[in-house]
Amino acid sequence: MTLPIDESTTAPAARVRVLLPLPLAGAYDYRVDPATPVSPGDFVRVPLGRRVEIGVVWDGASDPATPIAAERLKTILDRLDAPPVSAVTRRFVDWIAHYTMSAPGAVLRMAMSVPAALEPAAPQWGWVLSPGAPNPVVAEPGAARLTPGRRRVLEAMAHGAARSTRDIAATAGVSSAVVTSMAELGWLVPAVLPATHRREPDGAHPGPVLSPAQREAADALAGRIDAGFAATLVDGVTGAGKTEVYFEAIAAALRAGRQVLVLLPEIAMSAQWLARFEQRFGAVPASWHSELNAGQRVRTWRDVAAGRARVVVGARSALFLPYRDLGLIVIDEEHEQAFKQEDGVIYHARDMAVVRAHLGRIPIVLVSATPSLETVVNVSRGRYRCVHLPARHGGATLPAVELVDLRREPPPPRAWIGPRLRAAVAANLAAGEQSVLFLNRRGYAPLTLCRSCGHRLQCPHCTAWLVEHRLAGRLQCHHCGYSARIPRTCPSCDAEDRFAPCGPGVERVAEEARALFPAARLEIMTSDTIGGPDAASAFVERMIAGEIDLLVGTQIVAKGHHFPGLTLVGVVDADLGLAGGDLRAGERTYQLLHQVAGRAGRAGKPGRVLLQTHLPEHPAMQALAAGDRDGFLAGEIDTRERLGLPPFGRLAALIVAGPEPDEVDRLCRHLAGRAPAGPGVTVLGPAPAPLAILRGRHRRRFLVRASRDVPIQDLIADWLAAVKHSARVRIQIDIDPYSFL
DNA sequence: AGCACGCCGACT
DNA sequence: GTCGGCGTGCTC
Repeated sequence: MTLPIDESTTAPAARVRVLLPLPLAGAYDYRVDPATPVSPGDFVRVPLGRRVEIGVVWDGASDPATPIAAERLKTILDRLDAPPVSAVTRRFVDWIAHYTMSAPGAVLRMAMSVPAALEPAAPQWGWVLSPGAPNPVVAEPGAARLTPGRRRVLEAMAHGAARSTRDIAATAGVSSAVVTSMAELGWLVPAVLPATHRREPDGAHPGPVLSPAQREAADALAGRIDAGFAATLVDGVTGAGKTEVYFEAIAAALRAGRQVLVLLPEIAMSAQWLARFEQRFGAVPASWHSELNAGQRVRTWRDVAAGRARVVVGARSALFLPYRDLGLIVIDEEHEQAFKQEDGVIYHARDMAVVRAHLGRIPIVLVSATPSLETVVNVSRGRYRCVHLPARHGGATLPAVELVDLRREPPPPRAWIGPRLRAAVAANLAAGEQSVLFLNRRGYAPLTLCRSCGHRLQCPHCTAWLVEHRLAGRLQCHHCGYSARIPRTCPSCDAEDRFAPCGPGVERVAEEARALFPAARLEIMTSDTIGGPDAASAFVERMIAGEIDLLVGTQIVAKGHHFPGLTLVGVVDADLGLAGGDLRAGERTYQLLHQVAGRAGRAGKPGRVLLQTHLPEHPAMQALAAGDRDGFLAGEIDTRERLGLPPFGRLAALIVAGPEPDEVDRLCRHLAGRAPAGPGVTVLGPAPAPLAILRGRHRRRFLVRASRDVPIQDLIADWLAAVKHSARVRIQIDIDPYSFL
């Protein structure tokens, strides 16, 4: 068959959509040069304005509502030789963008966080032995220039393969200067290093013997591999062996040749988890967190994309790595609030992981001793499965929780440790046992005021008090990072040295404890005293080695490690999380205190937990004392259902923020005037946001509550489209808000 | 996100 | 008279 000659010349040039990792409204159209054909998912370089950007060829046709004339189209420059973005990931990006009401490009940016990984890998150079180098076996020991160090290098290099400077120096026990000097002598010549691959976890590595209950649960999870989407909650108390159970699901996925993602809320505290993993699988997994350097990021990215990295453990951003063949997702401590991303694209990593699993038709396992209310409701609705693990014989015995009513048993003036807690710590120290004092508040005192004029030290950029950090000798704002030296004179009345701390922080409780128990070896553990994962594991090691008698800390002491010698936990102020009227305050308090309490006790030696509270009658406190988690959750679920709050209704927060309060209020009035109304829809606000000023921006908040059948995103989109505003005032949308700050 | 355009204050 | 502040708007 022949075509008329002009058919090919008049045919419209191929046009594709390219999504750029920028906060643009959507994908842009580009022309394709027939010489460089592209497919959806390909990374391409395209001109944008007068610069060049890397984007991804996206699916579908351009939006007919905003046609771009063919003359305006620019042409794709070239295709990058990097593994393309999978169809699942593309749909995932679109889904999140729609759900969170973010620009698709802003979501894509999270999936393109390592631009350097898209460039071809530069070969790594090392050294091989030159044929002209002296022979260390033949040469005289004192031969010219053949120092003992150089001799060891020559011996180490005898096998011939290229090795890096660092590797050679370490093997030969010399500094890198010795290696470079030998290169200058011509004894070593440059050579490309062979690609090295780290050892990967092995699904066939023998695992531990599981209890019958664990075996049954593990088999249930393993049976879901390669069997489509399924969400399963692994529910069991601390020490029930949940980790061993989901490790079996990981083993099954590895044996099926698939990749695994494990999300942890606090990757910085994961040293003990990594050690357990390595013991089970014979190698550590690839890990993904904010502390990685550029080289580690590039390498891990490429390993994940190539499918070489078999298991990735990471913080929420690991959800956006370019998995080649993801076959299982595990969310450990699924109830943790740390999974909620609060800036940029606002999303909940646990919920998005479920979406990712659904799109990829793979199983997801949610793990917790105190599952979130949302997850429990999903189980009761039959959307999620549940495997329950009973406490094990020989496992840690659950500690007895005592409520200390601070109204009846108050601590002495200007002190925070009440008589019963003081006696309990003293007795525990006398018995040679370890104790923890827990207070979820960093610093020395949450508020500092002037005794002369009553002035309170406040952050210049936020509606928040400055927190004194006495160890660091500074005042800090915990919301914006503002930090200043502690002034000697009051900024309001110039009185000298008249500042008084109000209320306790961990540093102040530690000071009190030092005075009460001078012989105890005391340490403070907060995110301030812990840098990265290494410092954290050093702390944990010292505690396990028994080098610490009394640990005073924030919630970081509760996260992800077990102290076998710890038998007493004192919660200095159990009510802290209950202030503020947050709808999840009770649930969160229960989860946190349960987790802290669970640190106490070990096999054969039950722990003791004292909760100092002004609200002993609060349902969360009662449930902690009675060990009645399910009763507490049932009450919370009932309340949410009656009020139509999540997960029985939808909730979204709009934060309107700008530098000028009048301008912000004006926009809020416009918004309020056009607020959506209708059956099942309520809009509350505008109200000053809980942090009415944050980083110098004045903030107002609307809350949108809608019944479950209302598409809340469409509702909000229509609302905002009807109200135009200058770029100085920004509207941030938080679907499913957690923190109301 | 960049990058340019554009309109008002302190300098060569 | 210009250099430069960052507010506003655009990029297929």
